[in-house]
Amino acid sequence: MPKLKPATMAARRDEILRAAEACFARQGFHQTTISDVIAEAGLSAGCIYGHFASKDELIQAIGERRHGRDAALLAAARDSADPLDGLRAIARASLVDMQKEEGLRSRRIALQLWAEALRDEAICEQVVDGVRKPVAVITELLQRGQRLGVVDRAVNPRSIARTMVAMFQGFVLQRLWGEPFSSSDAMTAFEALLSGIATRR
Amino acid sequence: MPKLKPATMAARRDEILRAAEACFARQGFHQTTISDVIAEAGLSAGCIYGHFASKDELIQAIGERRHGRDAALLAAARDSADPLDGLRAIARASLVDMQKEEGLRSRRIALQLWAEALRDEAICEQVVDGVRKPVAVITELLQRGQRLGVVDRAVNPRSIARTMVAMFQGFVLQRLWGEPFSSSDAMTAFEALLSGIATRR
Amino acid sequence: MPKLKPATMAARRDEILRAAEACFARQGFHQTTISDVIAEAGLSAGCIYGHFASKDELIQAIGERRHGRDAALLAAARDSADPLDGLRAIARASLVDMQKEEGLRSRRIALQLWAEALRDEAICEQVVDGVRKPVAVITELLQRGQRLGVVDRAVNPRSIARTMVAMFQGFVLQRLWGEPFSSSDAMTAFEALLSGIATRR
Amino acid sequence: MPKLKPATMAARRDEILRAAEACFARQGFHQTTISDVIAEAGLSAGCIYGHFASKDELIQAIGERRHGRDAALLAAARDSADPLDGLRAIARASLVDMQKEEGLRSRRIALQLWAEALRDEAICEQVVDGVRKPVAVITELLQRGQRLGVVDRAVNPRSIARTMVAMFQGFVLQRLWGEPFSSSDAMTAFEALLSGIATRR
DNA sequence: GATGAATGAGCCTTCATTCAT
DNA sequence: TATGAATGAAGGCTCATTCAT
Repeated sequence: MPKLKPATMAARRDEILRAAEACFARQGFHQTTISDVIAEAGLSAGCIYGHFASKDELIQAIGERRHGRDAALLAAARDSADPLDGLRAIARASLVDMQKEEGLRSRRIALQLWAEALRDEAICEQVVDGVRKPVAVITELLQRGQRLGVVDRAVNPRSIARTMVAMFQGFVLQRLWGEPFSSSDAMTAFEALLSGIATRR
Repeated sequence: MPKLKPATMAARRDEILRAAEACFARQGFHQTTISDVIAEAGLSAGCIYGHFASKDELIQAIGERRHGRDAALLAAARDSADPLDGLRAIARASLVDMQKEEGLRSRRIALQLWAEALRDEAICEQVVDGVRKPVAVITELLQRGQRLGVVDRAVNPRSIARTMVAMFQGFVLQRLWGEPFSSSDAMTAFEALLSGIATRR
Repeated sequence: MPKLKPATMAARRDEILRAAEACFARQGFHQTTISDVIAEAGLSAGCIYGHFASKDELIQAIGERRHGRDAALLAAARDSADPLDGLRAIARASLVDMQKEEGLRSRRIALQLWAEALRDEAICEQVVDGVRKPVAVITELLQRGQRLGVVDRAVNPRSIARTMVAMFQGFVLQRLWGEPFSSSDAMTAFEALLSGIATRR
Repeated sequence: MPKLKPATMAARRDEILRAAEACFARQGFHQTTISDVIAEAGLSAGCIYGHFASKDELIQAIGERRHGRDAALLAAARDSADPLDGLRAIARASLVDMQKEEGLRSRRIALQLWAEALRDEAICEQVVDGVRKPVAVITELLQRGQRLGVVDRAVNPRSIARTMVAMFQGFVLQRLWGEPFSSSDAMTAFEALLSGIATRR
């Protein structure tokens, strides 16, 4: 891979990735041909192979890209002093994002990656990382909640955190399949879980 | 496709499906070639195409097969008088199934189908059906719970049901990606949700 | 090939040939699969291969069948004392036959064989034979015409005969391609050729 | 099919068509595999499919190619003031062409197309067009002949034109099947038809 | 003889990738 | 670097033919 003018190169790479993302979201990894990406990007085969060694590397790069997006959602938690409000903020941010066209497109790709993870070590790594990070943040919040006495000390923060992530993964699935999906219903259900782990008076 | 006698046909079909399932679980739909299935089944191309018109039809059939398996898990609910116990039974049955080799294999295929649903109408139908059925059963149980006064009348049974299903879908994902997964932790988290919707005293 | 009960066998053969003929006329040799013939005949693969060693042999047999049909048209000439009337009778018989559904079907197959003749020695033999026979009969008639003084002695009977046959082959082609075709126009043109070879007064 | 630059494209297309033509003339459309064409052209599968979408499209293109060749023969008529000489010129040009290796090869393909026309609408169109054009030219010549008083006013120019074309189609068939064929005999027979439609004195 | 499920060579076509310009 | 024509391995599928029942 070339090393001239990193600035331009990065821009080109991004151009290609954006095109690939559009194709992948539309037709999936396997249905998308390099030709599709070429057409979408308005570039040439040679050019793309100058920036990515193979289709797989392109998919990989798309995966990394997605990563950042999800990580950003977690930022919502940082601002709240109350850990439970932090959790609510994360949940709300996710639900909002899921309703935006851009967010949906991103998650269509995520679902591809989830399936791909089963047979690509590197992608699995990525995907798992995409779970661990929110789990870590949520776990942290729950622990703070326990310290503050608003979360039941009996619960295992990590497994609740993973459960919350699981819940939202399931929401994503149902949303992507076109099931009617209500953010407020989802939020209410989330609150139920929160109240389930709250300290009993 | 020549019309085959029902006698041998069903057995042969099953044989082929079993082989396909093994391949699909191992390598995914797209990485699996018909040749792979042929080798696995110990049959010939012509024979397979005598039973399934195309690779897509094979995938479709695999999807239907999976369907049955999930439906069976719901049977767990039928025996319990207490609706909450019914829910617990379903959860437990799912978690147990997820730990069996056979159950895992089946879910590896499920994940393929979840992704495939994004661009195959028919598969999406199947997958959505695979959500609706458990949602219906769970909704029913929650409603009975409300009538019996053990479930908070304020909750929306259907959205809680969908949340529960979502939770388990997320568990499946995490399990498939090789995250250390504890059934009892999952069950505890489930109980937390249950207590979150229980009638407050 | 078996040799039991020649009577039944011949009937079976005929049944198969009739089915094959129908398929071939409808879709051509190459587009017709053995399965098509099987379906049309209401028999089984094994049965057909009990009577014909291969698809090529079936085509061959169809060719022979067609042969007889054309030969019958020549019979028209036998009854007329006047050789020119004999020619007219042959021409008329051919034109009439070409308007019948059955005759057209037969010629659709003929055209297949004409093309096939280019690369199958045996079929070429058949096809050439299908030209030689009418040419022989017509030549004979023309020679009688010359002897009787109604046909110009300067003409070469054989080459005129071949020309007449060529003319009708061309008519067949045009008819098969769906060009509007008038028997009487064709007959008039034929008369023109006849008058062109008549003895000049 | 990627869009290729017109520069190389035309040449490459021609190269492929020439190779295909050689194969088709030798073995017919159906016996010729794309591999054969690839080998003959010294190219690759991908390259061929970059220029022709399918084998059928290749056949189609070959048909169009043949078209031009026949049309060129009609040019022979343009130079002669005498319409009958024009007809003779067309006849002679056809007969000469039929004796050349190149002409024969072209007609072997024509015969394939004639048969193919029975079940391919587009090819039938082409083939019929290949009849109509010479028929139109000849009809015109005959009409001029009638106006000049050298052709009998009683004859129908169009049906005579079609008969002439039919005659030559038949000649082509017989020639292709390897029947000894004499151009001068054919020409003499043609003259007989001409004299048959000449004005009687 | 008849049946029809099974065979498997081989066909058409696609598409990730390369490389001369 | 970018281009885009060319490559060719490999995939899905067909269909003439066989053979155990």
